[in-house]
Amino acid sequence: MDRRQKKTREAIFSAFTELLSKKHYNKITIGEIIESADVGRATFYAHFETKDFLLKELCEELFCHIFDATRADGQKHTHIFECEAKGSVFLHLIQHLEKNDHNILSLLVCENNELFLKFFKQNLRELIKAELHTLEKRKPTALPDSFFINHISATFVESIRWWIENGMKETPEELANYFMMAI
Amino acid sequence: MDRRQKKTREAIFSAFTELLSKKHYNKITIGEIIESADVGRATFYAHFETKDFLLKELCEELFCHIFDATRADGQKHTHIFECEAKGSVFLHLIQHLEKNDHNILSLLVCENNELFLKFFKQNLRELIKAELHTLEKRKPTALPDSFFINHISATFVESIRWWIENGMKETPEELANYFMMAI
DNA sequence: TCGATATCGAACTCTATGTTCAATAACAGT
DNA sequence: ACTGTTATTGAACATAGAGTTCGATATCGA
Repeated sequence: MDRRQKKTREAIFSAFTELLSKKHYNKITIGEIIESADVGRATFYAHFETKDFLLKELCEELFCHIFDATRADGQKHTHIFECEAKGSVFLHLIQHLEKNDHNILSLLVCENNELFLKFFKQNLRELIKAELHTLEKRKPTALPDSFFINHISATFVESIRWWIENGMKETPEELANYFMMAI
Repeated sequence: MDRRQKKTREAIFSAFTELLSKKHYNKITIGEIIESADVGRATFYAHFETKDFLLKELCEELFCHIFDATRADGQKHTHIFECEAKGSVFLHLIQHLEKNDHNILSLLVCENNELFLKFFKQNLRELIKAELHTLEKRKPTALPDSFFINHISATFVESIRWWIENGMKETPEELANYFMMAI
């Protein structure tokens, strides 16, 4: 990709992320984004059709990245859903978040978190669905699969939300434990 | 309150609810609202400062109503958090939702549901906090109270969301059972 | 060095927001 | 039924932001 393109794209993402951590999505104008990113108006529209598309691409970039990373070294997780095992997927995800790659945490905790939590949950459901068999023993047999999958992913996301909102005082290991106690 | 005021207020709420069930909040214009409600532009602004305020007042009206109703006959719930007991608060809430007072269901399931789920969860947390002692035996002792409260309310909201999204095939009693199995 | 392409900036159209005001209609109390 | 009060109306208005266009300029990869 053209060096210029990459630069402006990065500048826009960066400016947008910064703005999102400060004010609500609806209140952010294209004018602010391009001023903060220091690019021309026409340039912005050459990259993104609308503000909504910008958000969508940002989310995809952030979450695909973190989930791909998790899936990539799936081999390490011999019993991926066992919290006791060092290599729990959930612990892995929490550790990823703690590192705060790409400033993702400030996005998860800001006013707009609904948007990101939605993407987060969606990715989680797919991950859990693929590995459902390893969680079977935790599932009451009368419970429908789809209910259970939804429940697990929602519980995980809520655990993260709670963690961030309360100042992230717990270690990733402690939080992973809380999560496993809850489900 | 002046009969005229009440009428326009109702007309605006009704038009707004109708629009919300069809398209996303961000895409709804004041022009559409006043046309659909058949009131003058100046009249709208005499009632609501902005679209955001309109939304806020609608949410308050809807949720305060349903939660007040639940709290009002609190006496009936002798062991309010026991699902087995006929008078479980959760079952009561689900039944309320099934009746679909004020079209609240279409709002919970539409694209904008984040907004309503947020209000919903907030009200639930307060309710659960007040009755935490009745749930103690379900709580692993190592789990902080705030984590547990958040977990229960989030699980309930997610149960509702799942229920609606899957066509509400289950009876309120079955759903309440699923919920109690999950927590 | 060269042809292609990305950026710039300024001007422009359009749509929606929110305000103002004078005329009119509906109200509540006597 | 009368009267003073208050809500509604509609049209005009100012403002702001979205998205487009285009010629000039700068940067790219080869």
